[in-house]
Amino acid sequence: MSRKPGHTPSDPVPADVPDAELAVLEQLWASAPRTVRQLTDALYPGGKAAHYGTVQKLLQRLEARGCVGRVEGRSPLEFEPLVARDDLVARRVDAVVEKLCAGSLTPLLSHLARRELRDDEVDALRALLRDLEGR
Amino acid sequence: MSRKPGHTPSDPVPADVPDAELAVLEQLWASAPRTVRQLTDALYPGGKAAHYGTVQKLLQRLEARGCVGRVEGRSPLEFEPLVARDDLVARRVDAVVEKLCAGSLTPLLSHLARRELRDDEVDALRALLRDLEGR
DNA sequence: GTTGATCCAAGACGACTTGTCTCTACCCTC
DNA sequence: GAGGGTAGAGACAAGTCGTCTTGGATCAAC
Repeated sequence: MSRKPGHTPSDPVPADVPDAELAVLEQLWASAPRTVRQLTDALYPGGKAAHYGTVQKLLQRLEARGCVGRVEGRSPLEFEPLVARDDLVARRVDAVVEKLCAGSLTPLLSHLARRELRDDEVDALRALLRDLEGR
Repeated sequence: MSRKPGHTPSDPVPADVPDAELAVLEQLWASAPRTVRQLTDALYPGGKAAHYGTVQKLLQRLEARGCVGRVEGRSPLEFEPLVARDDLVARRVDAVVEKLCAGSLTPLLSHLARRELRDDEVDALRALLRDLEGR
């Protein structure tokens, strides 16, 4: 059992994004591009000067993960998301399925069957099945 | 942004089980109950004495998480899983949906639509939908 | 009874992550 | 140049995770 390598640098977008970084991403999903200052004000309203550095570091790590990017030629620097929320959901779900179900979706589906589904979710499911059968 | 609390002791079964612990769980899912010795031999074939301690520690942490339990009155101690694989899948998926989709399954479903589904998975989906419509 | 092996609990350890904070240098504008 | 915002690079504590060690209990064989 070798040590967990965290995530290799070659791994472009890992499935897992920690909470504080996710909060930054949420901001960018809500509206982009944003400057570090804008993000800091939104995330730490009435915050101290140190929070600016915090957000900077979070952005730096998100950038290293390939989750956010800079808008060229802007000053002050502006950031935009490079992954969509759905991307992240997909990655996470795939990772779970891969690791726990050996790639089979069946356990996931049977779990869905046990969940309470809202009407619009049932609709989405119906549409999905129709689409699949159309292929 | 408060520090990540890891998981509170009151949290019975967290969604996330680290790799080495998962490997132990896999063993127990395959066949239970098992002794520490049996698990060690299976996980570290030809391993050193230290590995016994490793497996012990993993079991201890799994037990603290409520993922495994001891079989009463057996010596040497025997362990059995207290969570099923499907449980863990369910928890993980729910956690993702909760954190990234504000509880809505729609992004997950639309991701499934983009995935290649095997025939048996499509069947499971059909059955799921039939079941839902029957309610 | 002593020896030796196994078992079990508990802790120590290093590598790593994550959220926060600080220090410095760099522009700008006045 | 002084002051204010920006930017990049660490430093840091706390936590996680996989591993390994230690010390004591239990038990069988000699």
